[in-house]
Order: sequence, then structure tokens, then C-alpha cells
Amino acid sequence: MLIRVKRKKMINEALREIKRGVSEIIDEKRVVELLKNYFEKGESYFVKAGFDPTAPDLHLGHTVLLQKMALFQKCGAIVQFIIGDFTGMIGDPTGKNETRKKLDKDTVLKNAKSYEEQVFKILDPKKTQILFNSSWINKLGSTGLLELTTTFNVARMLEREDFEKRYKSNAPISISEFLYPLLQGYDSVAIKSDIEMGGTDQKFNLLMGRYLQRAYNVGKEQAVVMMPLLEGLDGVNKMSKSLGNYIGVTDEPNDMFGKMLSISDKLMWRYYELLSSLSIEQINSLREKVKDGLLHPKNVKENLAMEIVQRYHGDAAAKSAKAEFEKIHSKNQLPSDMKEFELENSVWIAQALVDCGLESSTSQARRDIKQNAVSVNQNKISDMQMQLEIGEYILQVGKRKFAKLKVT
RNA sequence: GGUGAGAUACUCAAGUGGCCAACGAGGGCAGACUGUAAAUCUGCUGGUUUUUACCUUCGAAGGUUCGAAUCCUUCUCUCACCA
Repeated sequence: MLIRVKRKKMINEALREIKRGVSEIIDEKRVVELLKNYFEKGESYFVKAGFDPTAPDLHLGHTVLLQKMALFQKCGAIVQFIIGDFTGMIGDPTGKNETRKKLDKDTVLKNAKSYEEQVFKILDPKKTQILFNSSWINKLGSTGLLELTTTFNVARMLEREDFEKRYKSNAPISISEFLYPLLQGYDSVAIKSDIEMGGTDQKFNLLMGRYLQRAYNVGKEQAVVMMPLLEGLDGVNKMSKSLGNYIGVTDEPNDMFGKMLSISDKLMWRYYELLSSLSIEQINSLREKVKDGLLHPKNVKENLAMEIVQRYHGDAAAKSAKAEFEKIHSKNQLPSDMKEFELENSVWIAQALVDCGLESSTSQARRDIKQNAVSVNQNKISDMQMQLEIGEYILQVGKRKFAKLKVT
């Protein structure tokens, strides 16, 4: 009897952690059942998530999902990490991407490898299967594919928000795009997943997996766990590489730290909720203290930045990133590590800035000089015609672009 | 297949013969203020050491003209309506 109560408590605790930050769970009962089976009988289950093979640069937005998957692993899950090498050819219609080129096998494998390196900073490799969806989709053949399409109809397909919008506004929808949700759903049939995870924007596709598992008589229907999309550094759009508002997990410690500190105070709490390993209570207490003026928001932000840098680069790197940051910004000193360049003879300042990669063109350099944005050896300059004679210089554009230049 | 509309810079979007490197908005960059925050204000936002100049750019290629984003021809693509 006692053991039972204890188990029940464990399950409830696990569920509570799992539900943290989650946007929506479909079929929560099933999730509870799976947890119960694990804690009582030690049975494991499959948690699926699909990733695009084209962009192996993971950013913090992805890690929201990955961290949740890692949590599931602690609760008995085997993660099925699916690389959508087949579906990647179509491109998920959520973006406005056109049909993509087929990636060759080598590239896909290379990307997969790079995924592994990044993903296993969060996931437990022993409890992770990496799967390629072409391996079962290719086996479908035209007959199988045709069969797949008969399971669904256009009217329901158009229920998908994105399709509906485009249909109503007369934007084009390619037939192949209809295939994307079907194939993603079919993945769930092929690998018999118990839970599929994805961002809220994936709802339609995730539900498709559930629907198709029923249509194909898999014998179970996957539960769906949806994570919110993390806002990018601008605090408005979702974090994405193409918008340039991201923090990549492979970003340099100093960059990572700087980027974290550049987010707004409001956004910081969002990041805390979705990325920090602190408990909800701890976060709430921080929030209270900041509100009451007991803590400076900047310090709270720094702590979060430290935690993130630590996670991907280790303790030492985090500490030195913080020190470096303070050096440059609080004490207005130069960074300890600058890119170094060498040029010959006397050089025109604008040209030097371009050659050191601080400016994109001499015209841009001129504009910035005019705007008082350029410093040489820590002194703002205003002379656009300035020549750098033989010697060593420290060039700076704006607040954060530095280079060391040696003219010989 | 027929008819009509359209394609302008990172995005949206004005401009229908010279005043156009091209209004405006968003975004971005920089300066001031700060905590490299937010908010706010200001400037910039094709290239070039001829910088009150020159060169390239308004879907592509030709043409008319002293002069074309703007007019004409052909082509490419997109959308709508009809079939």
C-alpha cells in the first residue's frame, strides 16, 4: 500500500515537471498511462520528434523541445529522433519555402552527424534512436503513397490554418505540400510512436500522426505534446536562423552571453520559464524580488546567461564570458581576444575597416565615420580621409565590433 | 486554351518621360540616454578615395527618345476570372 502511494507521488511529480511550459497536451490520459507503466512495470515507450535535415544549426528555440524530450528520457522514454530526409525535399508548408532540392546522401549524413553532436549535449545518447524517414517512405512505392493519400481529403487538409489562409487569400498551394503532413504522420505509423512532440505550429501535422495511426490500425494512438515557440532576441518573432534573432548552441561563449543579456527584461522571464533548470517556485521568487526592487534585473539576466553558457560550454567558459563582458561593457575596456589583421603600406581608414571585416563597403565605412561610430585606438575619429601609417591600431565600429590591425 | 491585372531596394509599398539612387512604413545599423535592457529622440540605410561627383540598379532582352522605373516590342514568372 505504501509503495503504491509513493509511486503515485512519483508519477504526479513527473507529470508536473513534464507539463511545465508546455503549450498543450492532447490525450494527457495516455501520457499518464505511459508514465504509470514505466514507474510500475519498468516498461519504456517511444517519444518521437522530427527534424529537418537541411539546418543542422540548433538554436535555443530547438532546445526547448529537446530539454523536454530529455526529461521524458528520465521518465522511461526512448527518443525517436527523426531526420526528415525525405520530407525535407518538400519543405514544411509553414514556411514559404518552395519545393527544395533533394539533398544527396552524403550531405544528409553529414548533417545528421552534426545534429548528433549538438543534440547529445541535451539528450541521453543511450536512450535515443536516430532514424531517417526516407528509409520507410521509400519503401512505400507509388501504390503505398496513393493509398496514403486516400486516407484524407482536401476539405480537411484545408482546415489547416496555414492552408486555409493561403487558400482564402488566393496564394498558391502546391499539391506536394499536401503530402507533407501525410508523410510526417506516416512516420508515426512506421515507427509506432507513443508520444510525438513538436512546436505549437506543428499541431496539424502532429494530429495527423494520431489520425493515421488509427487509419492504419497501429493499435495505439500517439499522444501529442506541444511546446510553445521561443521568441527570438527581438522578442517578437519566433527564434529562427533566417531572421538572425537566434542564439545557437554552438555560438561562442562570449557571443552567447552577450546575446542573452541583450534580450529585454520582459523576454527574460519567458526564457527563464522555457530554458532554465530552476524550479517554477524559484523563478517566481526571483520575479517577486525584482518587482520589489530587491534584485536588479540585470543581475537576474546575467544568472540566466551564465546558466545557458555553462550548459553548452562548461563552467569555466561561462565565468570567463561574464568577466569578458564586464570588461568591455562595464569598464569600457577592450576585449582580450580580437581578430588580427595585417596590411601593407599606409592604408585608407575606410578600406582598412572593410579589409578587417568590420564594414561591408567603404561607403558604409564613410557613413559610420560621419556618424561618429568609428574609433581608432579608443578615440572617435571624424576624418574620412585618414591614413593609417605603419604601426599597430585597434579599430572599433559601434559598440561591439573590434579588430586589431598591423600596418607594415 | 481565352481574357484581364501585375513584377520597384531586406520586406511591404509610392512613383506612369527629366526635379529619381527612387516618397512612405517596417526592419537593420549608428549616435544620445541606459543596465550593450525596454521606451524615447536623432541620423543613416546600392557602390566607388572624382563623394554638391561618377558608376550600377525598378522581372529579362531589345527599341523609341537629347533623356526611360515610367512609352513600344518580345520573353519569363505570378495572380484573378472564364474553360
